[in-house]
Parts: sequence; structure tokens; C-alpha cells
Amino acid sequence: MNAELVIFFKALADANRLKMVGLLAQRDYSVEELAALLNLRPPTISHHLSKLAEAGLVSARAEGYYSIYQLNKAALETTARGLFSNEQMNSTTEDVDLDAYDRKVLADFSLPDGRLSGIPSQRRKLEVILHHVVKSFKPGVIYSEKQVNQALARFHADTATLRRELVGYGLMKRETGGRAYWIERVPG
Amino acid sequence: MNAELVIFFKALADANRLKMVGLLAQRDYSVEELAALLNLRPPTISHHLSKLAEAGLVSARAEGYYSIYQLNKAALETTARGLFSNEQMNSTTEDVDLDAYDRKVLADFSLPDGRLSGIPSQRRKLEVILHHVVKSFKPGVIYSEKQVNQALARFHADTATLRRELVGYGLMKRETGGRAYWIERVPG
DNA sequence: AATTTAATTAGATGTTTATCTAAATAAATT
DNA sequence: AATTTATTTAGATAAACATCTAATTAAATT
Repeated sequence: MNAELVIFFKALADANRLKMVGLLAQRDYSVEELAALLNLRPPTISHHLSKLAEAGLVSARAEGYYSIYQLNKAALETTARGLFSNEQMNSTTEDVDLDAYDRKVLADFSLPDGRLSGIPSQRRKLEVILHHVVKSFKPGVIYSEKQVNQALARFHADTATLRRELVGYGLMKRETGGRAYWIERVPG
Repeated sequence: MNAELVIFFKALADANRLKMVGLLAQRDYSVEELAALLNLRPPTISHHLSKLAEAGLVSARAEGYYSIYQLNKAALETTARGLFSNEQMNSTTEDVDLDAYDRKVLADFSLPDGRLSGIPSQRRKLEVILHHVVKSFKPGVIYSEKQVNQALARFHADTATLRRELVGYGLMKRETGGRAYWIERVPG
């Protein structure tokens, strides 16, 4: 989950909290002092500090009835260093369903009976559709043009276009003479 | 000003925008694709992308009626590198009035005529008051205890406490015998 | 030329958030 | 023990924001 990351960025996504971090980078401060320096009431400072603390950026120690806050420089540097690492980047997309777009395109072009309502003209969408229809063919098997058309006709009447695009996008191979068709790899 | 920094952090302070950055780190995407992947409507994606663009994190190129967005990796790395540098830290506190706390303490303990309403018991506040009253003395001049008391009496009746604390905090020097008092440096 | 498609802008809505005052808590000074 | 002082919590309010639908713009396909 990237919840922690969001908390981190949210904590710093405020002008007054950034000022606090800048001040605490110099020395420790009490709530009262920060309130005076930023011209805010103490409860507001408390609120901001709790957000910074939630992100692990600051911590407090009690001194009498003062709460003295300090910047967690170590934590800050550690976090900052890995912020835009590949690991971090990948973690943000962990719970993204990468097939959602393909499913949507397929749904948009599919009729209830599974046939295609049309053949998309946009490259990206056409690819999605082609990857779908190519699943009808078994890798390694040699098909005649007639057999190919028969299979494609289950999706759309314009079998010629589908067949041509399949070959054009490299999803289906064709013997130079045009007699034999086959696919090479197991589709995802 | 730290306005740019705030814009940067605000841009990343949202789970969906972080996901978008993560996706765009892999390859370019159109608005439509991002909308499908994140299960949001295209206008929402447009809104998010405009925030990311405002922060300089992404840019768009037109391809037909598509807007293909890409991550500005160079800008991202440059910004990320300097995020918590000393320069950046200091810049956030540029427009903070560092004397505001001292002024507040002084105001809290000052009567309309300039005398003190009391002597604070808190270290930090006492220091502020002492730094204020010590301005009555000229560096280099030798004062008798009587002269010191006279000057301090203009602030508060308890001259003994003020005198003792001034010496205790090192703001005023005293000859071992207790006869001569002076200050060494020009106070701020 | 008419239609379709993708993106953006405008406007509406519900949620989050920054800030304040007032009340509650807790520790120190008198 | 009573009072003062600093912080935090609770509750209120206004501004900011994420999201949606509807309308507009602009480009491609038919």
C-alpha cells in the first residue's frame, strides 16, 4: 500500500508545516514558540505537529508542561532518499489493475453474445481486440485461410480486415504464398 | 518563497496521483487509459494531471485527439535530489519573523508604561526579558551595585532578582567582591 | 459534411482540512 | 491547596479539494 507515502506527502503539503520543518531543522521548539513565530494559535500548531508526527517527521519530549518538538532528521533523510526509487514507484501501482483498460475496451466493443459491435480504428483499441480474437487459435497449428475466416466470423463479418490486422500486428504469421496461417506464442 | 515546494508536495499528496506517477514511470498513457486503470472519469484524470503538470512532474503531447502524458523524469530527479537540502530548508523559513516570540513574551510581561508586570519563571521567557533589560547598560562602563539597582528599578521593584539572574545567565559580569558590574558585548 | 471520439472546461456536491474558540488535562509555581 | 501556564481535545466554520455529470472544443473517421 502507498498509504504511508500519501501521509508523508500530505504532511509536507502545507506552507505552515513546511515552515515548521524548516524551523525545527535549526533547533527544537515548543508549541508556544512555533505559535508565536507563525502567528497561529497553539491548537493549530498542535494539529500540524500531529500530522508531522504521524508521518514520522517529528517527535516530542515532555519538559515540565512544555512539549518540546524535534525534527527526526534520520527518518527524514532515510525516507527522502528512497522517495522516488524504483521500489517506491512500483509500490504505488501495486493495487492498480493493469488489465482494466483492456477489459473496458473489450466490453465497449462486445455484444451480449460475444460478437464484436465493430472494429476499432484506434491503434491501441484495435490491439486489444486483436489480442482477444487471436485466442481462438492454437499455437503451432496450421490453418488454411478458409479456417481462419471461419474462426474470425464468430466475432465479426469483416473477416478480411480482422485477418489482415492480425498479420499486420504480428499476432498471426502467414506463409508467403498466403495459403498457411499460424500463431507462434501462447497469448497471455 | 516556498510556494513551489508546496505545489510539488500537494501534487503528490493524493493516492490516485501517486498511482498515476507510478504508471507514467513505466510508460506514457492517455487520459482515457488512466481513467480506466484508476476507475475514475476522464475529467477527474484531467484535473489530477493538471496538478501534476503545474508541479512540473508531467507534460502532454497531442497525438490526434489523444493527449499522451509522460513523466518528466529529469525534473523529478532534480527536484527530488534537492528536496531536503540545507538551501531548501532555509528557504522555507525565509519569511518567518524569528523575533516574533521574543516580542510576544515582552508584550505579555510589559505594562503600558514600559515596566514589567512580573518576572517570568520559565527559563526561555526569563531570557527574553533579561535580554531586554540588559539593553539599559552600556558595554564597557563600570556600574556600582547601586547604579545597577537604579537602572533595574525602572523595570521592576525586585531589582535583586533581576540583578542576580542577569549575572546568572551571563548577560552581566560582576567583580568577585560584588562591587563592580559591567557588560561585555553589545547586545543584539 | 456529418458523425464519432477524446479531452477539457464549467458547474455542482460531498468530503477533507486549516483554523479558531472553548473546554479539559496536566504540570509547575505561589 | 489554589493558581498559573502549556498543551491537547472537542466542536464549529469556512476554504480547499476530489469527484461527478453536462457542455464545449477539437480532431479523426465515415
